[in-house]
Amino acid sequence: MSDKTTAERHRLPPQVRVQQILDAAFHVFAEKGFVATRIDDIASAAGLSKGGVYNHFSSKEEIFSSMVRYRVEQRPPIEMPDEATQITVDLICETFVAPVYAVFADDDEIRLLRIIMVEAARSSAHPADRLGAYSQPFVEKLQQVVDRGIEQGNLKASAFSRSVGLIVTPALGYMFNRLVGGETSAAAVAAYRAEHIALLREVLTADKE
Amino acid sequence: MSDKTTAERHRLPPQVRVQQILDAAFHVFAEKGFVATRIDDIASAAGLSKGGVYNHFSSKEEIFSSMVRYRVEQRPPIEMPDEATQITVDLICETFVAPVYAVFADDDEIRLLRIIMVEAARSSAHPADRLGAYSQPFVEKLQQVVDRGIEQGNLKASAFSRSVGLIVTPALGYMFNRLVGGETSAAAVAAYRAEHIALLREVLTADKE
Amino acid sequence: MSDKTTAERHRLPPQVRVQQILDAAFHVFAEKGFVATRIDDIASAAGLSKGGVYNHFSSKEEIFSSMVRYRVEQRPPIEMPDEATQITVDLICETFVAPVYAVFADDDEIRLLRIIMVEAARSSAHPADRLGAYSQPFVEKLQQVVDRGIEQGNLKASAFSRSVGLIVTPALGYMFNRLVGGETSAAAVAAYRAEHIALLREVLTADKE
Amino acid sequence: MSDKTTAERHRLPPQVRVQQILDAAFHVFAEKGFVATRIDDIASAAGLSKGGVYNHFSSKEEIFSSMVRYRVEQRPPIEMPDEATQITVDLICETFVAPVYAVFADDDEIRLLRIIMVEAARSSAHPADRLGAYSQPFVEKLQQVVDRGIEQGNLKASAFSRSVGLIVTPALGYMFNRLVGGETSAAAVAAYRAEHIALLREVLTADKE
DNA sequence: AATGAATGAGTTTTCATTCAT
DNA sequence: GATGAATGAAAACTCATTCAT
Repeated sequence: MSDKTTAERHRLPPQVRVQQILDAAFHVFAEKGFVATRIDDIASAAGLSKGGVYNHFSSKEEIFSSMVRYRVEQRPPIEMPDEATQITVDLICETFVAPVYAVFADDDEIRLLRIIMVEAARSSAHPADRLGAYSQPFVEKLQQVVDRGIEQGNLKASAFSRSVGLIVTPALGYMFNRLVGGETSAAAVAAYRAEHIALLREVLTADKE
Repeated sequence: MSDKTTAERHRLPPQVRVQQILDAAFHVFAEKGFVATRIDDIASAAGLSKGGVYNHFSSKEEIFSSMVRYRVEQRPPIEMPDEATQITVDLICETFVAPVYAVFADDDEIRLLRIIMVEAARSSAHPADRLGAYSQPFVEKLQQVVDRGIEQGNLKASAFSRSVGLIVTPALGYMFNRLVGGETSAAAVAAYRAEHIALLREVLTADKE
Repeated sequence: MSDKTTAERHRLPPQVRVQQILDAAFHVFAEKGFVATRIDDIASAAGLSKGGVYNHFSSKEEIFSSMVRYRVEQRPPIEMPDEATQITVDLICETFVAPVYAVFADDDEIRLLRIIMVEAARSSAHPADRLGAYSQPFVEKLQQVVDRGIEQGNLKASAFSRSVGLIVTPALGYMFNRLVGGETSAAAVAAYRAEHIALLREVLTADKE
Repeated sequence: MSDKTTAERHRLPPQVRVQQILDAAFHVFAEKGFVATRIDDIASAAGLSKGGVYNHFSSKEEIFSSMVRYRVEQRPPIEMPDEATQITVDLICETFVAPVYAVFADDDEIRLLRIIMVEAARSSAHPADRLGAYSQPFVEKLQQVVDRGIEQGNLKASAFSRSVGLIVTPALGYMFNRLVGGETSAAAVAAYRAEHIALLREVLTADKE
């Protein structure tokens, strides 16, 4: 008689539930780190009970790695400019440098980075792999674009073109500061970034005559 | 691993014990992070019983913060070059860039960084302050040296001299890789660093004629 | 001692469990005092695991104070005699004196008293408040009854009627003996109580002529 | 050379040390109860280190029982009135009732009582024996005095003279209140005590004609 | 005698995981 | 699927007692 009355509360489609849990897990893991996070925290952040979480994941570890995968896969890939486009320093800044600053400006992303770094030390470095899976294509694309810029005569060969990773490393100064908990004013960041771009311009711009 | 277990024991002067404990604590915290570290681990790594540790520190939290302070204060400060010395790119590389790579090459330092990050997320960023206490003087000294190099006519004004922090940021690429758990061959690091130095040379060396 | 260990188990409704725990807690606290009581003792006396106890209470302190409240609230209030009833010394003995002896005859009550005393010394006297909440109405009712007895011409004004608390104080001699661990034969107690009643009769009975 | 320089600090005669320790122990036990008291507390209250205490006592238990013995033996015995003295209610109040109120008014005595009561439950009731050793002679003396008063024609036979313990029981109301942590104004106590004495006067005074 | 570092057993509390409902 | 009670294995912290100095 009263068989399904209390049972069917909040029965959501599995995929929705899983996403809710992963979202909740991200925030909690980000705030507390892996060990300090309790399943209860994740559950209640997802509007669920502990047991409910275990209906979708079989362990804390699995929640964690699923969450990292989900988050990283979420990120939109860099779009390569058209073959015809003229590659200038400005274009590189917009396409490759700006997204990096945007990532580091995002509190959630910083937290995710922190977690990945710390958990890279624990367990067998799975989460870091995910990150490599994202950054490698980034560097490869950047290399292609820079090379094309040189062919087009817009850019000049330099340490930056030989080792394109260097192009974005100044942004890591910002990242580092964020990771370590430093407070920086928006103005300071903007100034720093302006110098970064000035540097790229100095070094990469082809001498036109 | 446990090579001091049977060695020196019993009734050490407190200062010695405290240092032993802090050293042990560093390694254990570095390996496991704050939450996963058990006092027992620290104790046995210090060749002591759990209770013995509590004779010198009153909580895990206190051990942790003492350890961070101790570690950071431990680090030797950068030595400023003589007034008379000619400031060249090479000298800057040796005095300012090389130590940064050395720090990031050190597994212990990477672990300490990781710890500082998590704790920045946990408590209200205390350990990060310590870090700022170290890096600020570094940047100030670097600024002075670069300015002097320009006065001497050895260096050229550029984004690097206006924002000297940029000079070392490429090393953060290496740090990032290390933090994220990436394995890099010594050769790859050397190559990366060579490009870093090449960049500095390109941008900073004054045009002599 | 452990006769419910294998009996009812698993998944009891919380209210039932809570009562079981409070009952168990009472006996253990009563026997050992607050500090010497281990949660394990309470748990196994309640036929539960340590962790199970923490599902219902968040600390030893909370178990303790809940238990005291529960115990004191448990006690049945004194029932006032009918308006019409003739108030005699005998009636007072039955209604007010006998229950006091009954309380002090109960080992559990003596233990509860002991606990309340220590805790009065420890924290800031909370459990004692509970006790006052019980004894105040008792005295007030006694006062009303005695006054009525005098109006009715059955009782005589005296120190006992002006300060009705005195009426029961001889029972405290018994209580004191019990608290202090003295062993007294049932006969001795009966004799003592008879003298107590004799005294009340001597002093309170109205001179009829 | 510097052999006895730091050694001989505060070397006191043993009896003095022992008394200092027992005094300290009393206050600490009184405040915290047996289990919650730490040897360290006693030691530092006695101006000594833990090890120092163990030079005079071999265990916490021994300190406790020595302390109780010492305290109880300290108390001055009741002095019997001269054979020739007229025994009146006033004299009984002064000689037997007043000291009881004095004891219960003393915070230290209340604490000692509490300890004895609680510890009577723990271990094999040793401390309570000490108390009996004190109260028995008290009652015996009171009996003799009352009997003498009746012979002298000053006092009247009554429940009080048959069971002299009853004479002081009203004071236990005050004691009970104190034990249980109740706060009572000096005025309230005085009033209560006046009623107590009034009662004694009513019941014990011989009808003179 | 005095000190206080060291020990280790004992206690509270936490939490991932299981499972009856 | 969802719930939350139950479990049990940790882990932080305490403290009587010992003992080198």
